[in-house]
Amino acid sequence: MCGRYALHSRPEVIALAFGLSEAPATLVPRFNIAPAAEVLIVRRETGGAPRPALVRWGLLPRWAKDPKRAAKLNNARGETVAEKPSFRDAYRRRRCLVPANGFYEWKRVESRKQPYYVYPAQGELFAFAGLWERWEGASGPLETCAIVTTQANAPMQAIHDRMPVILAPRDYARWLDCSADAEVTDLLVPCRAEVIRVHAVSTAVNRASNDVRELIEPLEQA
DNA sequence: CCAGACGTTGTT
DNA sequence: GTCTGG
DNA sequence: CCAGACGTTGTT
DNA sequence: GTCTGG
Repeated sequence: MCGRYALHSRPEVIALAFGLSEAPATLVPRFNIAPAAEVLIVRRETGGAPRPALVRWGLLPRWAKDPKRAAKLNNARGETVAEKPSFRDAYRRRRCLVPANGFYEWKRVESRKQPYYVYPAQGELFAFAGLWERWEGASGPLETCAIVTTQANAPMQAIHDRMPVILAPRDYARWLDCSADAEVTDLLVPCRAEVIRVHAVSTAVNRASNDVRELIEPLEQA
């Protein structure tokens, strides 16, 4: 699954990678983004070029009555996203990309949990398949997002059985185009093994308030 | 008809 | 909002 | 995702 | 154990 990630590229690099019509607002480099954080997404509303937006990670369905108590959905299973009441409208009309330099997964080894950092073999940015939603409250709208997950590919399987859907640049436009009822389920598959690299990292990443570049660096092997 | 759920993860 | 269960 | 809290009373 | 906060 995907419960933490990093995004530290400069805004100009992100704008170039995703063909943004405007550069994203100045972003603080983040090495430990956790659910409930404000995160950068790329979306394309009613045609035009892809645009950046900051939304809360943890999708709140439109019909949630009490956003305080409602479950925030960090991930959406690709296998069922088209049918689930919480996701299907967003899946049809509000797809987005979630830029990331890499993500963390924890491997359970007996009673211990070893974190790993997963990052692109080439280039510096992943695009996770995402969904966004807008909840209309008395105090204004609240926009949220979820990251779509799929079965782990071979290298990930050694760590965990799920991973985020990582889209190739050639598929960005098709995922983002929600104007027609285009069929995009074929995109919700594990990426090829060669797309990712993995290394063990310090358990310092466990604490969400730790947010330094060292978190993504490989653990020194004794 | 109304009431209540609506999700993922991991763990057992 | 929409679907399922009672 | 993991870490940390998880409660009431009365008083300041 | 379960929920909330980061």
